[in-house]
Amino acid sequence: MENTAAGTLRVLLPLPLADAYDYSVPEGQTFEPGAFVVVPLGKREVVGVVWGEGTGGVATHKLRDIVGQLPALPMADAMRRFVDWVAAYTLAPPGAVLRMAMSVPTALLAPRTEVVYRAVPLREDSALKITSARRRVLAQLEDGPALPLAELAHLAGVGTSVVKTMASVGLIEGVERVMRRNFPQPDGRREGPALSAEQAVAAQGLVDKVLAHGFSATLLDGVPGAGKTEVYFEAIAAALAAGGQVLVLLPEIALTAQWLKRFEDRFGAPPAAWHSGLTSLERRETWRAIAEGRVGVVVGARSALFLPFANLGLIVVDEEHDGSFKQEEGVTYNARDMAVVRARLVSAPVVLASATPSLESVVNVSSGRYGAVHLPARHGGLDLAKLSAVDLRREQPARGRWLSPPVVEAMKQTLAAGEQTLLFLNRRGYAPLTLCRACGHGIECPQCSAWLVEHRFRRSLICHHCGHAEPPEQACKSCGAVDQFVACGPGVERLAEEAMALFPEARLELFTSDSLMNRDEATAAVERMIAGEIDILIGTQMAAKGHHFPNLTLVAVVDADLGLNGGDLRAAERTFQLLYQVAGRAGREDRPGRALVQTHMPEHAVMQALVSGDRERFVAAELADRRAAGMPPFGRLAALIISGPEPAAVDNVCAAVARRAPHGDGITVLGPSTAPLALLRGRHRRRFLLKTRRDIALQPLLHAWLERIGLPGSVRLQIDVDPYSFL
DNA sequence: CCAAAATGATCC
DNA sequence: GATCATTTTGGG
Repeated sequence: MENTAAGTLRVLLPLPLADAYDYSVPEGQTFEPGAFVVVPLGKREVVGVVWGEGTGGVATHKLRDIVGQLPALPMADAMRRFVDWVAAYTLAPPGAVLRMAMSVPTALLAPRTEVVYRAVPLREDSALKITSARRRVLAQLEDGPALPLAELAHLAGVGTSVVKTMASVGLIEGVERVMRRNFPQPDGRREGPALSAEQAVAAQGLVDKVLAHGFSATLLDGVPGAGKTEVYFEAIAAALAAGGQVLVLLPEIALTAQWLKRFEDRFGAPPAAWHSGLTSLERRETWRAIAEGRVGVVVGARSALFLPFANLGLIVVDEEHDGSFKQEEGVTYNARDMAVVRARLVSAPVVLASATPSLESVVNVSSGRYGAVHLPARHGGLDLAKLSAVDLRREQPARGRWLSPPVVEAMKQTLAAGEQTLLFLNRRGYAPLTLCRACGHGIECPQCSAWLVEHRFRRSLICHHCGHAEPPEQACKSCGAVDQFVACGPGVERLAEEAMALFPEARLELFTSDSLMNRDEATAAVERMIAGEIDILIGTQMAAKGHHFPNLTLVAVVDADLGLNGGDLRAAERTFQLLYQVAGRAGREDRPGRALVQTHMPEHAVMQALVSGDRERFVAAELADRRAAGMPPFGRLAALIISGPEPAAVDNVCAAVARRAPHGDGITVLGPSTAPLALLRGRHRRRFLLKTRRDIALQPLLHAWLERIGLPGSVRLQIDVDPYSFL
């Protein structure tokens, strides 16, 4: 069988189909690779992308004609290869990946137009009357630009009908013009701020990579407050000056007004921001402007990785260790890793920045795959906040309280000095668990195996996994006892209650993703904090990222052990990263800061590393553990999650999957086991874990393993290559 | 018994 | 993902 067929093209559709489909090209027409085309699919029409020559593997009578092409720039060759690469790596259908690259369907349509009016050469013999109103219109247009109807009428001080009539009799003419939002251009040649000697060296290292005009991956590693942002701004300046576009990926919650302001101060114009808060019109304009090369810098969360850059010259991934770069639903990909792939495919440098690099990146540096640039000192020569552990076994808070005596004492001193405190607790709501005192029944989510979390502020019980909410009730569902509920454990709301009781005169504020619903309110809270209008800030990890509070001198971590339970692969690494970052919030300017970390296990390696400030030793110990266990980054992992509403059907599939499990040297399959979140959104879940030696690729094993597994309709099998969550 | 609802196959 | 044909279910 021939593998191409004259007059046919493969078209990839943004649907979860196994492969691209062949379509025939109508006589006399041509479509270039990457063209956005309309094709029939069943009884509807769908927009797809020309992916290559037809395969010829489809019976002629099934072939249908391409209907037409959309007026959008074709998808770049590198972008198509990127889509294929991501699909192959994650084992997602290519069309599902394409969907992420076509996230703004309206951007592919003809851009919006408007009619503008301009002057025409005046005919001397014209018999038309020039009234004073008409004269004002002509005067307005004489040496001004063409204007839309309403604006012209307003400026000339006439009604819109005057303008319309003038156009209809030929005194002026209306022409159609494409409406384009103008994106101000950040200026790469603008003078930057004075850098410290260390910053200048680091910046030059990155600028050299940009000027080399080829692929490279570089880790920018520096303690919090060392000025990493200023350093990678120099790389951005160099890329802009060379005429390239720049993509900056940030964790969603780190994309703050403060970051945007720093950017604008440096480059004289804001970047184009890509986040969930954009309107559909903003999306459409931004998407198109990026494709046309009219946007210099885009900053966004992981989905920005699939934007259609015309001329990408640099990618920066800030806070590269952050778990939120891993997408867990739909196509499970890690935007940090895929950013490196995308950079390679367009031959551009990528910079991964972090104060607490992921072990993956650390190993990639030591193996020589990535370069590294270090920023040793805190900008201005300050040390990190003085960090100490509070042993909760000795320094017990009062019953039903969560702040230990040393923390309360430190807060007292901080308040007295007129300085600010951050109480950090990574738990939203009032209490993580509500029990009935009479029978011991805990209030559970009806759809998930998880406790409902009480949110007093919103007067409801909420499941943090599926969003299920129900009003608090007086009677226990299990035993009927009335008013016997008791809150167990602290959440930020409960902590606020305690702090308020301890310091009734202090100005206190909660900073979490639910009490502060939107970006503007969060920005306002940050401004109040900077202005010194808040004494005690109580927050979840939202408060830990992307903010600089000059008068913050005390950070108390209320429950440092929280992330260490559950014993998943990255528990220690994640806890270290989070607490290190949180502690780094204290004492940023000319004031010394201190961080108190409440823990039941001060002897734990994570706490020891935090207290001694010896990141290197912690990383070395953690790497040794991973190496011994053959775990990432020294081995490869893929998780299979099998789920369905019927446990029996799920178990049947698990049995079939287990029967066909791959085996061999360097290959381990664990499972099936009930997932820690055994029930999620009403679906019963089982997990397998495939672990291989680093030199064995997972994807072919997974393909061979799963291709013949039949799934009853209600059962789903999700593949998670390089899993981050083990729930 | 019929009809709505669930399931499964197919789309080029 | 959407659609259509086929099977299942359930109410009277």
